[in-house]
Amino acid sequence: MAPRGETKERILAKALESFSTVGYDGTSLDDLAEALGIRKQTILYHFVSKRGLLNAVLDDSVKVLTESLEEVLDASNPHRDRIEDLVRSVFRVALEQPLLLGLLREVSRPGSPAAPRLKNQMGPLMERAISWMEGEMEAGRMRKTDAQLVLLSAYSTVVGLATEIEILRTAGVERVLRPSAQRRQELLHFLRTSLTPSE
Amino acid sequence: MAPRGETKERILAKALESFSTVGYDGTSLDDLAEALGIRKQTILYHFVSKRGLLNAVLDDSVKVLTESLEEVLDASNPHRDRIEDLVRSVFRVALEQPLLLGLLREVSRPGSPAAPRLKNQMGPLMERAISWMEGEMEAGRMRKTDAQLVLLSAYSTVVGLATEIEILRTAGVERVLRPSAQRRQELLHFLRTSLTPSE
DNA sequence: CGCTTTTTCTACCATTTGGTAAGTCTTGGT
DNA sequence: ACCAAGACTTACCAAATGGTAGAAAAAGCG
Repeated sequence: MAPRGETKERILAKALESFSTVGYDGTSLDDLAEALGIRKQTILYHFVSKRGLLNAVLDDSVKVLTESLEEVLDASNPHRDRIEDLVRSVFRVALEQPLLLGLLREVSRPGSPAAPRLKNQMGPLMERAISWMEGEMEAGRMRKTDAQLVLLSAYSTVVGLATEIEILRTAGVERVLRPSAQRRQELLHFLRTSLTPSE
Repeated sequence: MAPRGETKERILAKALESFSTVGYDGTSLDDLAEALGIRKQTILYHFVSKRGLLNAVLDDSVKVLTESLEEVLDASNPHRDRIEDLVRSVFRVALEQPLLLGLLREVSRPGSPAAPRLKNQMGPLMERAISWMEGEMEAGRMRKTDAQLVLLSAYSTVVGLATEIEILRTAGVERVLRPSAQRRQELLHFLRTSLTPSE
């Protein structure tokens, strides 16, 4: 019927939507299929099991996030404000694909079946970010603190803000764009004041 | 058998634990009952339905949190650092009962069945905090920004940090106590720098 | 003790769930 | 035209799920 891997993509998209809102356990394959105008077995054909579907969705999301971040970390122009770039990049993802961070939030919960997989996936990226920060600290361009701590803190803040955006959006609450800009400013301010060495 | 409402308390405790780790949908009444050495119908006797159980657990948790916070907001000694008191208080709750904030995180997800209830429960507290902040802004003791925004931001940061603590703890990761102190400092720093008017 | 009320249990049930088996239909290559 | 591989479906199933009905203890009380 569908010549290309079109249905597979559609399933992934809807699954992301469902997982990040009603959660993994709250998502039934039947409902998912019905929402797609498809039979449940089609889903199980493309992804072996429900768990397999979750893994696929997760891999996809992590890939998008990683690419978006690596682009910034890679950037060879050494003089730009890397922190601002990072924040801007993450917020762009959060605004364009809030569901993605919603999935992270869902999956990073203690007791989540996919938590270890997420850890493996994000591991390299985290390590790289940490070693970069440590390098900056050594060079005196960043205040010396526990890099991992700062990273985790920033991460949770961003995800928290992003999911809040989504919550507000689903709740039909008014403006979303302007506040998010403000939040970016706040987060930036936060990171700068807690990272810049000159006190 | 149990003369007082002892079993009811036990059910509530285990339910909180289960809801905040494996989630609402991930919790089955049978498993819950088995973990308590009890039959499922006993649970349904005390709380009419699974949803009723969730509501009860939620009400309990919100009550604890509210009391802990109101104590600070009420504090009549006007010269203490209120922000530090707040942060300290919240972190105490997060450390002593991390499951409680885990529940908040679970329940405040978009699409959660208990989200509206949570909103109603927390509403008054939020409004009070906001009006307090606005008062401080008027008096020039706090930089003028969107109070609601700051509150939501701080809230998500705290819950994020708290759930991270729990994640680390379940992952068996080393030290927890010392880092949490550092985090409290960081959060404090964050709030101060983004709230104090003197720039 | 006897009676009532509260608490807990056994026995079922309808529905939903993820998953298996095996078929049908479509498409592309030769 | 034929056939093999891919894509999607119908038919089913065993287990788990939240919930109902009613019996059986247990506790409180005169």
